[in-house]
Amino acid sequence: MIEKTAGILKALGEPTRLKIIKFLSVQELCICELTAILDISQPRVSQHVKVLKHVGLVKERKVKQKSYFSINGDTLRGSNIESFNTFMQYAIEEIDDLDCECYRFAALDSNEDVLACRTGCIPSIPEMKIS
Amino acid sequence: MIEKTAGILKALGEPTRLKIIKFLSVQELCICELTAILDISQPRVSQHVKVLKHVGLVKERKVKQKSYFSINGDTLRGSNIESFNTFMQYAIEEIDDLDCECYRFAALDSNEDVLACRTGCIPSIPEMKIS
DNA sequence: TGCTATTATAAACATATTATTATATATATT
DNA sequence: AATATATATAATAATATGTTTATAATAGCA
Repeated sequence: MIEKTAGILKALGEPTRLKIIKFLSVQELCICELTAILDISQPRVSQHVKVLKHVGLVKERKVKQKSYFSINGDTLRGSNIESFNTFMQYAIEEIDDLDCECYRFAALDSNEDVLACRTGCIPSIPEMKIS
Repeated sequence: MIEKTAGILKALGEPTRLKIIKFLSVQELCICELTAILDISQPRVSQHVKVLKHVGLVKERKVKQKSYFSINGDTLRGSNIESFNTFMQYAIEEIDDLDCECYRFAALDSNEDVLACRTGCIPSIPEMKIS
């Protein structure tokens, strides 16, 4: 869940890819048209589209030699980032990837380092002081 | 606008930072506590928090030597990414950063390369064929 | 003043990302 | 079959990112 969400956000976190997403949200476009709109090299367009497709933000329709790309509404709907919204809406306990973290979060008050940090008395690793 | 939006999404597009955002959404935490929860090195926590703070996703409250961090609701509200939503809600013509791209988008039908691509007849750079 | 605690920064390294250039692949068309 | 078109991939170089280790800075406290 976390890896997937981070992957989608990372894919969106690049100016050229944001532009591609934006224009594909207006209409389906082929690589050639995106290249003309963005005025950058064709391989550069292909590579960025590939990243967007890889995380499921964009889908492809092939006609003859041409590839038409459009927004995948299942991933990106109503201008919200579904995956991120879902992630934020879940309680931390409901997110499997956070099992360990949740346990430590619940146990913060009995964590040595944290207690030392809060009260300013107990050193983190007492053994270190002896040597 | 595009750079800012991409910056926020990029900051969120990293697993450790997503975890930090998630726990800060539950309650305010200091570096020491985040370090204990995530069970990673303190510099690593500080550096990731710095990235989140830099794009305005997180804010800092200093008490004595300690720094408490929390979610900045102005940037991240109701589990939506404001900046991205805004970006997607604007029409392409309303986004200054897309002025050039919009112009070329509107002129797609008179773009040589695109016409060639669509009809499959006119070469991109005729001069190249002469030599 | 000297010591401790908390966080930040710097240096070094490994890895990842991006853009460019060149080439390959796939699919018509002649 | 040979050629042209549309896109994908590979190789390379430049830059950026993430992690670790060590150290600095800042702010109390003895």
